Amino acid sequence: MSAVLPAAPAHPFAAELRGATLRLARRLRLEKADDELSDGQTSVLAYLERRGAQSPAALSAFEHVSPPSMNRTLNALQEAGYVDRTPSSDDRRMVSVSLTDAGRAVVQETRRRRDAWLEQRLDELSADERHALTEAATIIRKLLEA
Amino acid sequence: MSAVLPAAPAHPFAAELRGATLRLARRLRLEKADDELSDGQTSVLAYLERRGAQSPAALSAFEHVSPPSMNRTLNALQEAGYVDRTPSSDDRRMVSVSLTDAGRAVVQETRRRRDAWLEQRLDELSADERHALTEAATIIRKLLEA
DNA sequence: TATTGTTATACTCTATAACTATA
DNA sequence: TATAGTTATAGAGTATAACAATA
Repeated sequence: MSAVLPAAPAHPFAAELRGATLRLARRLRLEKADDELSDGQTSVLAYLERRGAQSPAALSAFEHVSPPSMNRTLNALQEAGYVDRTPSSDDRRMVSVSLTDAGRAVVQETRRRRDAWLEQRLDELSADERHALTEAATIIRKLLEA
Repeated sequence: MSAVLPAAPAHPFAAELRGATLRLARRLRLEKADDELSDGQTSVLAYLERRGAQSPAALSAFEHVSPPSMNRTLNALQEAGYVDRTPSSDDRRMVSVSLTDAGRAVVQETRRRRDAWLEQRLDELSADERHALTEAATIIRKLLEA
């Protein structure tokens, strides 16, 4: 009885969740510490802060971007003083990209601004509504890991 | 006692909500009906479907993009057969941008794919968790309107 | 003269293909 | 010969400035 592509949506509210998520994300992305940074550059810095030093190949895979495009992004970030490139001593073909102190600072400031914007909106909600969003954040994280 | 910029976050879970939202949105944006369409083009089509015909100026404002950039986006969408441009008969400087049937179809197919992806993830959750996300979607919409 | 939209031009971001260095 | 990274080159997307048409 199961179908790979059901004719009717199993969870009609998925459309509501999709719309709300895309619009909130769109609004959040407007808040950043350095307006000169592109979305791609901002995202790479955030990923490095979250996961630690990475190879250019790992970054291009995560960002769904070609290796040459990531290379250009890394050139810009290095030029701006936000990342360092360190060749591996084991295998000299490999490079490790890591955040500088300035890079870490810009990531943290961007997060601070986004959170500040969000907290102002949360202030206008009831305690129950805030509680519901807290739970939702946890569930969404679980959903993404599945 | 109130401060415009509080020293400590009033709602520490804002960071969780921010992270979950940005990552879910990132994943959702990968699903689209026409891989040739850029994110900006996809977003313009969705906006036209949601709000009806709009002027180029209104679209560039909503997309936070310059009028010439929007003009180029509209050229591409018109070339692809997804939008029409109709001059106003009242004020001949003004243009109305509207979806063609093909444009409407590609918006709906993109939404269908995103919802299908999301519904598969929702299937792996409990009924309580799905209920929590339903409520969250409503609250987020309210939050964005504030 | 002001406004709406478009064209001119230049710069950034992206991609594919080719190249370098190392293994 | 294969792999990680980079460079070469070209195609979109974006911006500011200038222009055209209309009011």
